[in-house]
Amino acid sequence: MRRVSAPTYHHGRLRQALIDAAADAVRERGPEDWSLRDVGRRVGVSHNAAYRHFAHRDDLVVVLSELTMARLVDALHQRLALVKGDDPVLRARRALAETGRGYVDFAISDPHLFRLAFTSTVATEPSPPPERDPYGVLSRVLDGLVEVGYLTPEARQDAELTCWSAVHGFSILCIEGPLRGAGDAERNGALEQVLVAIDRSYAATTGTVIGPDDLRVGA
Amino acid sequence: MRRVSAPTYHHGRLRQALIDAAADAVRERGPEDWSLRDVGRRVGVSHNAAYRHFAHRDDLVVVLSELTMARLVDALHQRLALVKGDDPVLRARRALAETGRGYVDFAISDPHLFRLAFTSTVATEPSPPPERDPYGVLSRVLDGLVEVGYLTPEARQDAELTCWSAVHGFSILCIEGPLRGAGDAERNGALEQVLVAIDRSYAATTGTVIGPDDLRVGA
DNA sequence: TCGTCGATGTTGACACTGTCTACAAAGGAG
DNA sequence: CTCCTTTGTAGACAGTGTCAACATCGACGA
Repeated sequence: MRRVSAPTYHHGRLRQALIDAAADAVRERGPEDWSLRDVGRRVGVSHNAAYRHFAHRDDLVVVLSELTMARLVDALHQRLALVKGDDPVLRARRALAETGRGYVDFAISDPHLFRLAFTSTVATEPSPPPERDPYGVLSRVLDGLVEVGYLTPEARQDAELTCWSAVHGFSILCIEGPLRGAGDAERNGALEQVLVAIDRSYAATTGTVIGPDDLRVGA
Repeated sequence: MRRVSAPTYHHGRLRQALIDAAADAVRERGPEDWSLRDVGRRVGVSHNAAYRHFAHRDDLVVVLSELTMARLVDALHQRLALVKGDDPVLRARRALAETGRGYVDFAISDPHLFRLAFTSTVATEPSPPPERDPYGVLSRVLDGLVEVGYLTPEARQDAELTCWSAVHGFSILCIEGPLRGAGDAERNGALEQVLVAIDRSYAATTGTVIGPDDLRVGA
């Protein structure tokens, strides 16, 4: 039996501890205003210890960024699992709306790490595998809309860009824009409006008639 | 007659010179990776000289941010002045689209300052007067759409949020997202798709039929 | 005309940062 | 037990924002 937290010379799990502490630091102090040395202090280790696990501070930023993206993808999948409905078209449309809700909720619940992940100047050059990329999740949801015939193949073209722009932009609005101090009710109301606008925009290409509660998660 | 650039002890226009140099620094090195001391060096003045004009580094950031916003507002107004067309409805719709184009163009042409202006943690608490606020420009364009009957008062509600989300999100996409390396053609194509989606979304509430070139700036 | 005084710019210092190099301790392979 | 790789430490360096003390200038009242 090993004592995990025994203060031995060799920490044992330092890399993970540093990542966790860095995440805490970012959450507390924002995506820019934290230091590697302070992260070391939090873990109870000397400055420079981090350099055995990360060649540069930015490498730790990249790790945090990728981890955050992965968490976002997980959150989206969990949300998508909740979508119900007998009508496949309705279900596909709800999936798109729910993706948007999950995205914004994540951004609001962890704003500093969200910003870190999307702002990191050291943009991860090779775009991540679709499994780790929120963009990929959106792509498949949109493919689903094509399969059920709600989205024409022409409208499918660049649809990621449109949807992602709207939802990511809305998230920014909530984090650092005019909706910063807004309450949940106001914010959710506005979000539903955005989601309806997206849905309606595609509905217009197929002549679908939209009911008031179509986009709720379903029953 | 005074020699403007004579290296006297008192600079005379140091405040403005610092602002200009800081803008250059941000453009060269990004919104985070520049220093007050370097700005002093660029102007040929000691470190600390800046402290006679800005109490903190962040104060200079705020000034840069406000200046950038003002330039953005100017750019939008210039774009709006180009919108033509006899049909007032068409003109109002084109105004909305042109606002989006102007916004994205500005973001792409000055990405680092654009990001600085929207990312500054030191968010200017009192929201700026409508004259200095891109948000205000958008508001009036949307009011115009209501006046000509294209936008119902209900749809007008929160319409800023929807439009701004889409266009700002798209700008981010172009600056640091998947559209980062895209050429003008690809980017503009995608942008037009976003603009059409916005327009179509509101058109859907009034049953307007949309032609292929409706949103061009007009003739 | 001269002296004074506030505004503006300089110098030096402090604590803090990321990062480099040299050193030390731990733990596994032989 | 010995040796070597891995992991953590100590110290140093340049660079940063900021503060306090000092220097210089320009304007204004005597």
